Amino acid sequence: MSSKHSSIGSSSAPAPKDLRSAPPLDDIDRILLDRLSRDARIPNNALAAAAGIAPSTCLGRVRSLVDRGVIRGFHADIDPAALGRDLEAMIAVRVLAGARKSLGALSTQLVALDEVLDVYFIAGADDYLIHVATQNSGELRNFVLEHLSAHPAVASTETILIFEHVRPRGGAVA
Amino acid sequence: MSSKHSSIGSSSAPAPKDLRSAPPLDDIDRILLDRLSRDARIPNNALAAAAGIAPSTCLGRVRSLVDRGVIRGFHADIDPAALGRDLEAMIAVRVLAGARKSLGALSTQLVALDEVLDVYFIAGADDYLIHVATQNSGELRNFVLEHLSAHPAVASTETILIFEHVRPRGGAVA
DNA sequence: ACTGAAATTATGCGAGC
DNA sequence: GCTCGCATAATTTCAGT
Repeated sequence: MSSKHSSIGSSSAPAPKDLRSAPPLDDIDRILLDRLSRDARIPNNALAAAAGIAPSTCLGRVRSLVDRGVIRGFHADIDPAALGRDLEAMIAVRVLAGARKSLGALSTQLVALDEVLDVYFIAGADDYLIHVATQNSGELRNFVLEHLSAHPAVASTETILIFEHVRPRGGAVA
Repeated sequence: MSSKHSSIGSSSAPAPKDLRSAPPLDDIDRILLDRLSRDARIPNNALAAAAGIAPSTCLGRVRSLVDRGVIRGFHADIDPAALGRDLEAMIAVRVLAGARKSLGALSTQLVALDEVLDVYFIAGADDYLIHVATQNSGELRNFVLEHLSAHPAVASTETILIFEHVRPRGGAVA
């Protein structure tokens, strides 16, 4: 994944920005990333102090990291349960061998749906893992039927309930 | 997941805060959550304007959402590839039937590791799905051997490579 | 990369609806 | 009980050094 993929997910991506011309990350960058992955709203002052640099320098570094695509964005982590989406599931999707070309279109549709939290394009017997959060089992069933089973490219689906889901650092890497 | 689980993931969780005493979310709250899930660093002014309320009111609302646990945190979304973690994988883990009690301990260990992006505790033949990002296949192999296969509670693992991963709104829900 | 000043933004309080 | 507007404090930003 060094040379970034480009097929899926064109919804809100601000343009991958090409990591090719990126200077390697130094220790200070790593501190900034670590702090920001834990708390994206830390004041620039405090962030600079934590990294041992001046606030203005810190600001420039963070801007650079965003411009280079190292930081892909800042997001609030919202509890799906608070929105009534109590039921999370992972749906393994198998695509028809002859329909692999319309595969990008399917994932583009999926990522636009509110229920969809993650789309994993994987190796193995299945082609996709779709991580979804729905209000109840009825909505989950509808999701599978309407958006997956009904799709001409989908050969089969297997729905696996998620009892619990932990995302250590909001999905970011330290 | 209305009454929240509590077994896994005690790393950086700031205390679940109990969603029970939560007033239902109104339309304004939903606008705030939608905006913040897309851009956690939007200035309070702009956020207030988007929601059609005064800045101070907006501030109070956001604080309330955080206090109630609706917003679990604010995180920078960092590209694993930029940190040299080019290789993502999903590892399906089966736990020994007799070792289900030490199951929480395993996941607690896992979420503390830098390579681990998500831990899904699932229904079905497998017990866990572990989403990891590593630098290369050697590191991935080491991860599986050292942290999973070597664990006394682990019965079997199956490693599935991820070709591409899309997280529409940083994992948050609109 | 740091220091300083100027502009922008965040916060808390009292009043009003 | 929730909202607003203003005064104050903090932060971001951009110059020069």
